[in-house]
Amino acid sequence: MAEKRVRVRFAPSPTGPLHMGGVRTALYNYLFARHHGGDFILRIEDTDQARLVPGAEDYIIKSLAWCGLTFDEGVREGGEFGPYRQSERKSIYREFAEVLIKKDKAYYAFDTQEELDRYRQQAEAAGGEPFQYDASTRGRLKNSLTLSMREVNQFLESGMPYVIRFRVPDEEEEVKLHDEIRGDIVVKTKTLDDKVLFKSDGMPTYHFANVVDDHLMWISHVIRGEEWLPSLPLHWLLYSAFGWDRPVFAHLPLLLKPSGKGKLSKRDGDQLGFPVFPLEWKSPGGEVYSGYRETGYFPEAFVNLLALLGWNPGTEKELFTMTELIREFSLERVGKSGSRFDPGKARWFNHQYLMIKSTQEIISLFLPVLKEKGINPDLVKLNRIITLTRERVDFIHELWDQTCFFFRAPQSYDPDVVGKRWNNDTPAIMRTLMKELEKIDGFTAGNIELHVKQWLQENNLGMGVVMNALRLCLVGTSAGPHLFDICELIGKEETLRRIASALEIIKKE
RNA sequence: GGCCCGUUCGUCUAGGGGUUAGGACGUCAGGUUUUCAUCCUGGUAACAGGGGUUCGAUUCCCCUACGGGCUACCA
Repeated sequence: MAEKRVRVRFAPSPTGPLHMGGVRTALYNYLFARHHGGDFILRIEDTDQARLVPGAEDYIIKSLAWCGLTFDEGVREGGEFGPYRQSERKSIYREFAEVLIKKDKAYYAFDTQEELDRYRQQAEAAGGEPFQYDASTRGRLKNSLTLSMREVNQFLESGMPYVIRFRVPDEEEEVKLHDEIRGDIVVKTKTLDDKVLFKSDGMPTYHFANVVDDHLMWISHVIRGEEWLPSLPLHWLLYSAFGWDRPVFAHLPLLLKPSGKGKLSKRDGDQLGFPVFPLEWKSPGGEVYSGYRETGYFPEAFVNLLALLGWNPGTEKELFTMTELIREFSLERVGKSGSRFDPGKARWFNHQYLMIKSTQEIISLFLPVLKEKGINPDLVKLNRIITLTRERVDFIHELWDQTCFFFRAPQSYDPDVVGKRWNNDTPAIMRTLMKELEKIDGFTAGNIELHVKQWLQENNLGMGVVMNALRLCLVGTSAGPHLFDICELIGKEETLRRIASALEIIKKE
């Protein structure tokens, strides 16, 4: 038997920015599709008109593009199964809802929101079972199962608001579900309620639109977050009610907060000091949430770390290009339990990607930062500077702290270092050192080192004592690359000038 | 509360009836270095608990605990 073509979809709701959990879901769908040579589809689930957020759809598309995820069909790409925005498919859902009513698998319900709220309150006050619209209660509520056909028609024609509810099979039976990741699951229909399929505003609910579209779009595998597992029985029953073949379902474990409880949420990032969004997001209300892109993450690093949060290749390999991920990815190796996101490891991933970039590439990314600081560097020197400093940072923007002293004299001297490395006799040593440096022709790191070391030896001076003080003069602190390289790069004149001004300033402090 | 899912080092995880339970991040120590970082070496640290099944259970089953999700005319 020929296997069905693999077609998967990412189906976000444009009610806000996509967070990294959503990106991971999209990524797994993408990897799965590409691995199997199938199709990857973007469907926008905008059935909740009240919660639409302007710009969210655009944000979602841009975020996924930044990650390198490309769609075969979708709101931008088009495709033969469109439209791909659910709000543009209203009439389709209407039609299918009626099919279900005709089959007696769904019914009209006229209970108002207020009435339902009251039932819930009453049930709660009574302290027993909570109210549920289901086989046990629908017989005494206002719907087309209890009303006469004449009354129903009258209500419908008079424009009375109504919803269409799914009729969960009355018989107490067990629904046997299957999930690729979790295996078999059994749920009693008794515990299910008659979910609204069609809302009084004429829009379908998520459950209904989702099932209808997945069927109509020939979706072969539904890969989504675990938060949907509880509604799998409903979806399963819906396929049965229509008499449709079901796709394969796979529910991904959730992404958890780095500390504390619960799943990762929008607020966590800026509270805990890391982004939860791929790109920076400015809410219509004016709040700004930081993004991985703006924080300095490379998209490859972001994708890599996300891929490994819930999936692993079964080997010790941790660094993957997208191509490698596509080749290796499989649902079988997706774990069952939620993963806590570790910002520290995220930095490590970025560092790894920074390490494998060419110096040229790093330079071109760093140049705008320098430009912003008003620095227009000599490119030959910059190449050496970056070579000396590239392995010391996790992000491009951190390069500034590591390199600023190549471009300008220190603006202050770290008091701790002054206390530790600047003694009473240091000024005299520095003055002599200046004279020595002055003598050097061909001010290259090699020459300087040779000369200075010889001088140190002849005068019985400790390497550490002199070098640390010199470093303080040139850099302002105790960290940094090899000192003689710094000397060469800033030049003899500047080296001497910095020592002189340090002698001036530190003395006064 | 109800329903469902889950539980291996602090974190991400491998493994799976008999293993010194492996790796990575972090952390600690040592080495290299003029400093810091990198790098190298080494250490630290885990099968939630209780019952079964079994010659043997971290691995299979059950219960408990804990964690999580869902419980809307939101997705």
